[in-house]
Amino acid sequence: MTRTIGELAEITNTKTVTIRYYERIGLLAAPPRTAGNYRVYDAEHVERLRFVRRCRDLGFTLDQVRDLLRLASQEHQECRAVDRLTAEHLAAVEQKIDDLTRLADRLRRIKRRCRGGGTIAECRILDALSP
Amino acid sequence: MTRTIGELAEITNTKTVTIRYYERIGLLAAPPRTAGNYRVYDAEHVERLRFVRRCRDLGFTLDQVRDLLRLASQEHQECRAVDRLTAEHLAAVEQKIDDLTRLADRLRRIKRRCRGGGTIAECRILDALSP
DNA sequence: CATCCACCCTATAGTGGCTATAGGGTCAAA
DNA sequence: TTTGACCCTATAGCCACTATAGGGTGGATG
Repeated sequence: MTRTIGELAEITNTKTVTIRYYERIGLLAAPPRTAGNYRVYDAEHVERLRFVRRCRDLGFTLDQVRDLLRLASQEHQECRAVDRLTAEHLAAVEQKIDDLTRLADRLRRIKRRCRGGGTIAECRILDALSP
Repeated sequence: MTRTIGELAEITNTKTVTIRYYERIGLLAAPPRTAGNYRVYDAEHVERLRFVRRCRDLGFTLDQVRDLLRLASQEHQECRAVDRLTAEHLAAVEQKIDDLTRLADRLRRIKRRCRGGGTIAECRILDALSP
């Protein structure tokens, strides 16, 4: 069962340009070509791209995905590195949530100052932005 | 009271390259120069850059900052636009927090699968990534 | 068999918000 | 006068794509 890039794009919910981009940066192996120079993908390509997309959905960077792909191919290594990568990423996400929560609080406090209907000259939001 | 770009950078906690960048993209007006072609900033420049930095700290994009600067200069307009911009940004931040919270949940669930000490071949994190 | 049109190809530039680097000029103190 | 900290411009790089230009392929239809 082989597929064109467009079919691969559709079943993995990826744009064709993105697939070509992944190939160019060495994240996906270059597939064979038809006589007309079209890329031809098989089941393994599909699986690999699905893996990449799933990692991306989880917010891993492409570099982290590269690491995960490499790790996934080393069957006899310990999986500690995978766990660590996941833990680090989770910690970064939690940090970001904290930062954004604090940010939202500040924005809410600033927004509460707007009494509506006033002019720019009286705007207390702008006051808050130029202390 | 005038300042060099380095002094302005220091008191606004901005890098000099960033200040020049803001000037290039038209966010800050080009200041006058000395005979030696050094930029010379006055109190108004300081205030304007402080405003920009404060907005940036609050997560506004440079385009939004541009809008806020424009609005801030129109004293007689109603401040509704400022309020709306703030509200939109707050909503975007809240959305992002939601997204990241869901993401963190997924990552935690995935991470819990690791029993430690196993090999890559048995790694249940990787299983979760290639469904 | 010709034509259409959806698909494929490459190469290059642009996005945001800086940051880094190269290669040079200025200026005050020692 | 020389050092060294600062300033200048211009260009390229970062991430993860996205957009555009300019062309080729291939299956369905007339």
